[in-house]
Amino acid sequence: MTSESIENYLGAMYRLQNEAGEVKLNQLADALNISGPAVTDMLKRLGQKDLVVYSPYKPVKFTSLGEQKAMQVIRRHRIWEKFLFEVVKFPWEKVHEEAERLEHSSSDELINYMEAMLDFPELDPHGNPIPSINGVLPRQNAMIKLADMNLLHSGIISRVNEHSQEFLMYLMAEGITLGKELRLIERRNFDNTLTITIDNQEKQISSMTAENIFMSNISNGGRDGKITE
Amino acid sequence: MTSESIENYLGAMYRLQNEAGEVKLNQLADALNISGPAVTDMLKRLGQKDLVVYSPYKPVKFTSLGEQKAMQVIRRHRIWEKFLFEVVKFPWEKVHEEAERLEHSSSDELINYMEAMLDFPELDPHGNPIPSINGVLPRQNAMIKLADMNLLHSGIISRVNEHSQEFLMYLMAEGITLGKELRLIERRNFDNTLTITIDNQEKQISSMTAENIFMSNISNGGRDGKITE
DNA sequence: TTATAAAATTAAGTAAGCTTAAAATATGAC
DNA sequence: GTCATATTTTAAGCTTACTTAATTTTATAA
Repeated sequence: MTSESIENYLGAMYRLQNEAGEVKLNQLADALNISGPAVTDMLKRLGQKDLVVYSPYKPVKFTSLGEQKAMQVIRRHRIWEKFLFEVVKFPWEKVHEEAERLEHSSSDELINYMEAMLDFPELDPHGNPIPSINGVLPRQNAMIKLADMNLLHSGIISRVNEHSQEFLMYLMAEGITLGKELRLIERRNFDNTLTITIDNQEKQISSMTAENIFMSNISNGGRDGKITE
Repeated sequence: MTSESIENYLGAMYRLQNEAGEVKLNQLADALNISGPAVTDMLKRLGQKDLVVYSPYKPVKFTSLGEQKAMQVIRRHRIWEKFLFEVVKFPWEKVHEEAERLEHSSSDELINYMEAMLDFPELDPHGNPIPSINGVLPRQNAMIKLADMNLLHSGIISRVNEHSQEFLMYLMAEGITLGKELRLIERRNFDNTLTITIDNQEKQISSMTAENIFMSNISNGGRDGKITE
């Protein structure tokens, strides 16, 4: 019914929808690493299967059936990630790529088994919420990009965008890991490089990096902070 | 390089080779549930990739490269089976089908991780040997089919052919499980139905069933047996 | 508002992996 | 050795999912 390829389209669409609010074909092509015409082609087919609403030259949207299916793909992906990380002890930076393949070839029964074994986790190892078997996302704390945080505010690192192994390894090496507190000290104007403190250390963070880190529990008073507004 | 479909051909070829000593195209078609011409087609392509030696109207053979690749497929399959059974506690009769899919979509690194986690097992949950990372099979006890066992001999149930869930569930329900001792009492002549004792109980076993159960440690003296030759 | 750039589509073609129907080759019983 | 049957191959055709090149549509900015 839904091939591996279709599942990849649905998953990528879901992520783009969440990040950008809409899904342009070009972005899909980029995300999936295929040509534009291939995307047009497939979206027409997905339209016929009632998974998306496709009209030429417009951003594409899920039907409710499509969104449901996408949720299941995301669910399988994130449960695999969590399982690989917690049970297999597979390296944090590698679970995403591995799950990318496994998500297509496991039965629902296995997914549900692993979910139960993990005691119905709400978050994957990157801080992404795991949809329930009914496609419902757990309630989440409000989050903002580190890039958008106000000066001298602090918060808890709560999610990082799924990304290259290089990026994730860099974060680990710098001690920028989920659950830690981080305070924004300074923002350089010309290139948006940030100065932060984490573990009582000052660090420089590129704007690209800051675009992919998400913070919750923001406050303007830190342990050693002063109120600024 | 080797698609999921190719891996399925290699895996099926390996199993047939082991059971029948040679691989006829028809049997392959049956095992893979596809048409004859599709098999001819694929085997020609596998020939071009130097994975098999194909000549028209003859049984097909592995090249050494092909056998190597087949071993890796079998290895991945059996490590997944063992992992699902031991770690996930997935039902015994279901691990084969699940592994059938997962074997195609896991990295070597993950397979090796799981293997280490399982402490380098030699056998999968059905008693099949697991090839090492170098493609070497562990040394095994000599085995014969239950169907071929001599009257009044007994032995240890050591392997069952991978088969339908129905078959495996039947075995479990009857208490015919790996590691148990079993003694052959009687063989009905006209249909080869066997009478056996297991756990001190007498049971009737169809010849088809007996063809798919393998025994080791055969002896002609049982706990309550009398010598017959 | 019009030129230009960006985004999307159409057109033509490819490879993998299937199918069924018909033809060719092997096998095995007599 | 020959004939019937089983096995395998050829032939023709299909679907999925991609490609590049050329064209069309939409968006942007002077």
